[in-house]
Amino acid sequence: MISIKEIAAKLGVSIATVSSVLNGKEKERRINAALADKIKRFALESGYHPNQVAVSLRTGKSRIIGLIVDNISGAFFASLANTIEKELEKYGYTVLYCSTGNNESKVETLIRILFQHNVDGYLVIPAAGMEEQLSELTSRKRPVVLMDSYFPDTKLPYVLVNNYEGTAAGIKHLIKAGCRNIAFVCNDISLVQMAERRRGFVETMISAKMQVGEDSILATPYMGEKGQVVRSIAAYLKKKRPDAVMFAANYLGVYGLEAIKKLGWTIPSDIGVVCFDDHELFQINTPEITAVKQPVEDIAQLAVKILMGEMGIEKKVTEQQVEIMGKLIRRKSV
DNA sequence: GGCTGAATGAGTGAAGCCAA
DNA sequence: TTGGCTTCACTCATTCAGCC
Repeated sequence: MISIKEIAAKLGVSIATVSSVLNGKEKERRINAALADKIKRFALESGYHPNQVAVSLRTGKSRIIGLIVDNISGAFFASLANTIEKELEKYGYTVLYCSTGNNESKVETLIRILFQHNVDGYLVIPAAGMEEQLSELTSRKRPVVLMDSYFPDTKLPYVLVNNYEGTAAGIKHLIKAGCRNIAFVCNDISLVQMAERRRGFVETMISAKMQVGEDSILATPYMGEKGQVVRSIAAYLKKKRPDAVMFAANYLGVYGLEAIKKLGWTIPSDIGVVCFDDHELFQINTPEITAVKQPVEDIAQLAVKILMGEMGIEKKVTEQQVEIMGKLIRRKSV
């Protein structure tokens, strides 16, 4: 790898001249066109690439965005990350991925590492206990945009699906199909998106004059082991005997299908199924599973746009706290 | 007009200085 | 001699002020 210093020495010019030419400022700095061409050609032939550590040191910019998610292996997060990467590429930025595993001490470490790497901005899927660190980042003028959830006590920008309306659409679909004893399976995560889905279920049931008791909701442990969660769902369904169930997350839907299979029940004759957040498996399952699809691409694109606005790269987006409507995909599970 | 020297940024290791 | 502390030089790319 050749440096700007070596190019300057080889061509017998100063480092400043090489830097100006390679940064497209030869006219502004009134550098001879022939010399500029010579420098560009030599840099190209010798495979010159700027040392990003040095650039970051000098400019205070790294052209890297930190993407902090809960679990990168999840379908929703993977899809989100894919779109974010493509969007950021348009602005000449790369992504540094971090997965918190919903672990508070890991959150603190990851944010510190990203800060030490001088990342220019943060796209974050919030985890419990993150508020303080994120507030510190914004106080240090580091732009942060949240996705999928938000903290009600902060003014941080966010983009997420309308969890309440999405859940309500799923429940209304079940009621319209004639289901009367509907169960709701969620997790016990203490974040706003799950609370909103839960609220969407309860209020839609009440407004439709349907019975909602404590046994209408099963909250599974968020980071619970798969086999254990499947068993708890199966036990719950067996005891409650609902005519329909809505799963509050796609991974719960996948676990739920396994639980229903264990019980030997048939969808939709024994139990109707709707899931919040679509999944590839729902389309190939027999029957196909009805789901509320999250507008993942829209969320990612808007989050990047807001972040670029905060960083002064794009025009600042006026509406910084946005909820986008999900779409009910009707299949054959109801 | 065409070009260069030097300051700058944060971190780190080496060198220098002083007291015990 | 050793430990503790400070200062300096160096990394590399960028950019302003200034020289010829």
